[in-house]
Amino acid sequence: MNLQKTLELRVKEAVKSLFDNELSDVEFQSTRKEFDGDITVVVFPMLRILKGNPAVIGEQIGKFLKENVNLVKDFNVVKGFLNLEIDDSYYISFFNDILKDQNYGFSKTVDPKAVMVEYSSPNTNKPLHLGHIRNVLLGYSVSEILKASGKKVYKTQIINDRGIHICKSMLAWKRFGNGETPKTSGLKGDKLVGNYYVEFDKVYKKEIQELINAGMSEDDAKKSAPILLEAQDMLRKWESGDEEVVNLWEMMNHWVYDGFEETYKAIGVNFDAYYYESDTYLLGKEFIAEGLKTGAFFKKEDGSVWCDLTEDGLDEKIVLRSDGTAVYMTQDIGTAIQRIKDYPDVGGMVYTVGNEQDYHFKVLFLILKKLGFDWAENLYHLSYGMVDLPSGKMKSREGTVVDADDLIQEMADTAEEISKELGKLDDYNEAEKKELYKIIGLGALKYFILKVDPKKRILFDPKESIDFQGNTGPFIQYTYARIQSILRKSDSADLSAIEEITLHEKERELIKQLELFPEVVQNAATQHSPALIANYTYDLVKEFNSFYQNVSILGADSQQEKTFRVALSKMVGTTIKNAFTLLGIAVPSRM
RNA sequence: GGUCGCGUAGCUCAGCUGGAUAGAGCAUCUGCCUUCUAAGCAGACGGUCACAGGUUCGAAUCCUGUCGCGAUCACCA
Repeated sequence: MNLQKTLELRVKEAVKSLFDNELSDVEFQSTRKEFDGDITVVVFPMLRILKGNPAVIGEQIGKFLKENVNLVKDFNVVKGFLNLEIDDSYYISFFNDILKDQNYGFSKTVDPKAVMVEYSSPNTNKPLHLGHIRNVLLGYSVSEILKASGKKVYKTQIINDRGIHICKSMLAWKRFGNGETPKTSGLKGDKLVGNYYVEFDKVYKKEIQELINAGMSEDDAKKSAPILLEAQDMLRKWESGDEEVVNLWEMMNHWVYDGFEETYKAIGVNFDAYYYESDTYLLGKEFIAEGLKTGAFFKKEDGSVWCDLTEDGLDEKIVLRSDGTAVYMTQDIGTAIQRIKDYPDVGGMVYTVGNEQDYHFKVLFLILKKLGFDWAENLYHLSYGMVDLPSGKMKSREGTVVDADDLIQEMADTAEEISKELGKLDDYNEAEKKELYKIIGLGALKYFILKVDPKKRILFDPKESIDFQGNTGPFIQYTYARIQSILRKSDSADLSAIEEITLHEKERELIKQLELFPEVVQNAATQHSPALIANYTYDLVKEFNSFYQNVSILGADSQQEKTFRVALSKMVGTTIKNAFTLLGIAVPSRM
């Protein structure tokens, strides 16, 4: 039983004994630094039941606790706040309990119901950019957090491999590519295909201008530019299974997949299952037909099928076109159902998709509920804010995107620069150095993005580099490296339980901070927020650095104290590592 | 216009289901490397929590309205 639960019982006991009254719950908060004490009972809420002066009541309860509860060493009352000082023995025994737990903070049990987390879900006509990075990092991290909280997790994506966008790249390649391939050009496949997407847009813009000059309105010109018509023709051919088009499509898509895989590998994320829109876009239709039978949907005279959501405060939503073809919604309904069929143990899903699609997912979830699936109750749209530049939105056609591969490389380069200046790694060989720069650079980037509340938008200024000092990934990695250095230097890796010891204030604070971790993991899981993990880790690390700088670890007065401090440092290191694992960030043993 | 989200120090962000004098980092300024890694530590400076009402013992937090920013409201995805 944790401290708060124990104290809650005893406070209730105190109230029963002193005032002959029953409290339903007790409100605690950690004691503010400027007051003595470790944990604080807030007396104000009790006044609804107990009449009287809060300071006096606090005084009485404090006295009772001090006399009857061993854990409570002393107390003081400030206004309506009863500050309790907890005996060191509590913290020492707690620390002894977690001392050997390499998986500290992670749930020891696994829920039989699995969760499927979708993230990334790119279009296949252009490379990944900073916006995708946020998506990928969030999705991956939330997956890890859910696992740590005791869920089985499947990571998946839906690859948007069909549609007019890829046809544009295909057409431009066919016209201007001269048979160029990733091999002949040395370009990453996604980059190569992306170049032709840009190429298409150039020609398209030129044609529009020519049409406007010839007297056409802008709207009409946009619709009737020859190259666009040809791309649309290509899409029709693709849909009818034209062999040449389909072959080209397959070839170019595979170039892109290879490129994406390289980027995912560089970022350090992976997937358990892949879904392709070209497979699933027809899937939803049979369920639409079923929904028509059960009355979840209705058909209009023109043959289009709709879902009436007016009772839920929304509009009518189309789920099938009048010509019988699928819309985005159709396919998402199909994909969701298919996933449950493929993975029957899945009891819920998380969709990592930008907040521009809030409405879409609201509707999708409602429709799935209307169709009567029990798992539809456990769908969550992990909606996140856009990553914008000072100039506004990133636009791949206008070349204002921050390319994912470039950014990852730049971060490693910056890490290298800083590292060289500091010159602590002279005995590392080149390969070891490169690996470390990558770890640090990625750490800075990932932390920079994940520490922000997902629903808030991020402003990224390419001119201002991402920090490596202060509340950053490298700062936390650095602390981890320091701890490893201490462990290397301490002769004894003694992890036997500690008994007789008086805790230094910094030591007590550290143990208190460690104690919070499992709960933080659970909160991060229910709130789907890696930011909670990041902020927790920062607080822990700040506390440790203060301890490190103010208390000598290896030079402790007694062997007993030294053993304890080394063990405490090791535990902090383990917790940093575990927390960073949840963020997908590696920790170095030196830096 | 309807709906949703956001608005906290010059900048970037914390602030849990309402609780004590609103906290960090960056930037600026002071100290600290002959002692465990200075990507660090200790400190200073910096706030009308967008604005106005309301709920209550108590509001950055909850409710209403106003303003500002963003997104969305397609037989697009």
